[in-house]
Order: sequence, then structure tokens, then C-alpha cells
Amino acid sequence: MAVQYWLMKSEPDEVSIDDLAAAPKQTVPWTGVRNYQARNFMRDMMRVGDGVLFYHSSCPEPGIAGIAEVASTAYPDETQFDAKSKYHDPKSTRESPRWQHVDVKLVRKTRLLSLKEMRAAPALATLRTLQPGNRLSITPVTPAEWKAVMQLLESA
DNA sequence: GCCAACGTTGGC
DNA sequence: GCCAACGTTGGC
Repeated sequence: MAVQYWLMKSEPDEVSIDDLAAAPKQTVPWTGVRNYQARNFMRDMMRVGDGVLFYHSSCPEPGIAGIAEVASTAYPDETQFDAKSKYHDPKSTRESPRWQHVDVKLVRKTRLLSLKEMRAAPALATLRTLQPGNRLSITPVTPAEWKAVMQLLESA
């Protein structure tokens, strides 16, 4: 089957591209997703080796900061059981965990492809995360969109 | 800090 | 199962 592509948003205050680069094995568990659609993408759709656009959100310069890949299939998110975590979910149980996530591994840090630049690129007009009102933290990326991002990263 | 969009919750 | 209220997201 062909490789699939995703865009995953992270707040740099939580996990930045540099944090990913500094992590053991340059891999982090993508914990804290508390949206069913985003969870379903990870649980049902992602496969090891899928391409990931690592996107910085809620920061001074939003945009794509690097390339990563899916490094595991989905498994239960430990933070949902941690009463001290801000991601604690009292309604979730060990017997039937509500939240799952995959691991994400750095492929390479890139120049910052800013949100502004992304919006200006006709080839990215269809990108799910750029659609008005879209707040999903994980969205699918088409092969054409992925290719367009790679080309933009090589320019400038 | 504002605000629009939108997902979730909970009463009925 | 509807829907209003509420909370969160995320760019500006």
C-alpha cells in the first residue's frame, strides 16, 4: 500500500521540533489528543512509516517546522490515567481506554514553512488544516499536497 | 486578549 | 435524539 501523509499540530511550548530532535531515539509519544476524529486517524488509519508534517501552532510563527514519520501503531495514552495530568480523563478506564496515540519520529528538521507562505501557495489551497474553521490537530495530507510542501521547503 | 468556529456535554 | 450552553482551539 502507498505511503500515507499527515499533518500533526504541536504547540512548541509543549513539544517543539527541537524537543523532538533532542528526544531519545528522536521519538516522542503523541500524547494528549482528546478529539475523537484525531484519535481515530491515529488508531484506525496510521501505519508505521507514514509521513508527517510537523506543524507548530499557537506560537509567534505558526508553520511547518520539520518532517517526521509515524513510528508505532496506536496504543493507550498513559496521561489519561494520571490524575495529576492536565490530560487526565476520569471517564476512561484501564479496561477500555478511551484515548490512544502513536509514536512520532523525526526525519529531519526543515526551515520554517510559515502559515503565511502555505496560504499563499496555490497547490496547498486544498490542505485540510488551512480550511476556514478547521481546528483538528491531526489531518490527512494528499500525496500532491505533500509533494508541494517538499518543493516549497526546497525553495527559498 | 479577542473572537469565530466547532466539538462536547447534559437536561429534557 | 435535540439543542443550548459551555469549553477549547488557534490565528490575529
